[in-house]
Amino acid sequence: MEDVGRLAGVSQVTVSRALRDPSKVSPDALRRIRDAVATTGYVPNAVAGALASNRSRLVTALVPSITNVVYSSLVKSFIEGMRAEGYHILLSETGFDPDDEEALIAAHLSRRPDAMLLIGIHHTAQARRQLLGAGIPVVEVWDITDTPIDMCVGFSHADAGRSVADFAAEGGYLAAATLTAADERARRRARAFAERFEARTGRPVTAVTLPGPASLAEGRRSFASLCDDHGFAAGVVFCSSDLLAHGALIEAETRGIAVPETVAVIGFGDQDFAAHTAPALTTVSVDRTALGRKAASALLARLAGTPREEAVMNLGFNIVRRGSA
Amino acid sequence: MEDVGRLAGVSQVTVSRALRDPSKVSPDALRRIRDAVATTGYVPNAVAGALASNRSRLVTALVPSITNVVYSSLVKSFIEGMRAEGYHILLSETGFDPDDEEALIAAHLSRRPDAMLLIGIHHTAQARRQLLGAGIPVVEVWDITDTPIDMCVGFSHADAGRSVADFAAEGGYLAAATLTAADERARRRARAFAERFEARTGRPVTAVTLPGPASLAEGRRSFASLCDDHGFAAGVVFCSSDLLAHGALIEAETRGIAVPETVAVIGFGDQDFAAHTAPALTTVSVDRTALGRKAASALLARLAGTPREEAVMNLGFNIVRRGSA
DNA sequence: TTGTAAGCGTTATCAG
DNA sequence: CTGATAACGCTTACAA
Repeated sequence: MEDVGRLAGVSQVTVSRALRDPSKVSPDALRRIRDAVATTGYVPNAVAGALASNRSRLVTALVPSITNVVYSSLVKSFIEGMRAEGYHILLSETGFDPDDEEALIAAHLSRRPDAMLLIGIHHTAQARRQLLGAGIPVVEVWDITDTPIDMCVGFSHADAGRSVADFAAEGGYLAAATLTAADERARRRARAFAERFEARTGRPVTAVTLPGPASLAEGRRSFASLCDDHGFAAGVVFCSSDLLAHGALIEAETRGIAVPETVAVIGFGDQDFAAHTAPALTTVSVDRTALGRKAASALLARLAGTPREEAVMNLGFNIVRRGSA
Repeated sequence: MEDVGRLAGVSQVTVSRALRDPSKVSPDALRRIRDAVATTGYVPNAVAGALASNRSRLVTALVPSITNVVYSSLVKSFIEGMRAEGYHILLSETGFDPDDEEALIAAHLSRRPDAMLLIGIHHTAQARRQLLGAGIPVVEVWDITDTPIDMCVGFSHADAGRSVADFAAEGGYLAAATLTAADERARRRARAFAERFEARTGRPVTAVTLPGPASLAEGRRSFASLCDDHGFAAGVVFCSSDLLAHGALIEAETRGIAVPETVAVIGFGDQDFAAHTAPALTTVSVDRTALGRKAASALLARLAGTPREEAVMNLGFNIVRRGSA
């Protein structure tokens, strides 16, 4: 800045001002400064700026997995919303582990972000304490609670499980099963589904729980196990993700099981391919783009100092009936 | 740090040393400092640290799309590799546009990253200049060139297209077509495929180019267009992604076209689902995890000051023959 | 509209 | 092993 100023015939401060708010500098000086910036190839140092102003224009996001479209599409619209206002996003993967998340939160906090996005509502006590202590806006997404750290925008996984159970009960299925990946929220949906389905129909629900994350291969394998090891021959299967459900569909076809006549399959997530499987997948749709956008706008409002709007935003979900159930 | 030092009975500098390199401080002081850190809930300020040391421990990554598994899986392994050494990753989406990328590069550079990851080898002249001027290690991935900005790790898209053409020619297909999304690298593969296939068989290749990114729906649509508008009735179809290929498979089944007997389909990417479509997808496999890992280790080596290893690393690709071709 | 001066919270350098 | 002291490159009063 010193150099740029010298070249433009002004002081370093004036350069700073010209870059930050052009209206605070005379048009003539502005022009000379811009020329000087161009000829020197000056690149501002945001690190120094952040230290001096105590604003980093950096927002931190912690997601369980960046390769899972469910999260990446949400984060994508969040990033777009924040970038429109000049914020950058520091992204890390927590891998579904609260302790890893805690360590990452501490690491991210040391970068002095202006705000933070978290997936889910379950964090360690220490993490909550640090976040509260940081005094920055925090938004928790993809789940809902009455006691957010700061704000939260999402939907109720238990409600989703129950709605699917209602859908299944009304479909007249006489038996039900759940195929659930190793994910606390998925388990909450499965549990709520089972409780409601049993309450309405009086029939027990077979629960198959996977040791790891969802994948097509796991979907096939676990559906096979449901048939072979659990003796499931007919009814409705609620899968914790569309990927699992697609796997189940493929395995069912391989075994010559008619879908939805003999076995009906319900997914979760309404991913791109859900409308194109054979038969097309009945699933639970969550507007991830809206979630990300809402998270961004809520944070932006707080950062702009707008009077606090409601802290808990429930965007709900939607059951999409297609051919598989 | 001042406060922590006061509580521990040492100066601020000693606290800094204890945190940075515990071996440089007496065990006794170290213990007191750690206690003081715990009781005060002190969180180091990495911004100030970066300014003072001129090292941010931050690495910037620019990808065309974060929701596309092809890129996100590569970035995932890159992030893991860098995180193991204490680096954080600032991630932004360029959306395939070189000018947007240029603006983002400038923005990222202002954060003073210690290194940078770029997808692809085509960047604006201005972007190259800025990168060179920044004097940081840069790694370009997912493509290959003899003239990288600094280093590059990837594979040749033209080679991939030619290899698929060889595979197709040897398969004895009498006609060929390409289904290609709006992506420069995809087009390069398609072009190389067409040239080689025509050279070997003397038959022209029908090229269908999509206006936008790949999706299942686009795959169905463009395959339909290939049949209806271009009169393609039999032969091999090389798709620029597995997603497109899967769409083609679905559309073919809908139309009662036998795969691979009447129409053979080849994808690109070897995504998770490729082995589970019906028939299973013949495709080009690229080890994205290895690419990300290699990119991280190359950068890490440079950051550690290790004598420069080779700048261009070609990790190749692999045609996986399954049922669809 | 412009400039001066004082930080921001660290790390690096040098003495002790 | 520990402590003073001077940067790092900006922004924010405050003054002119």
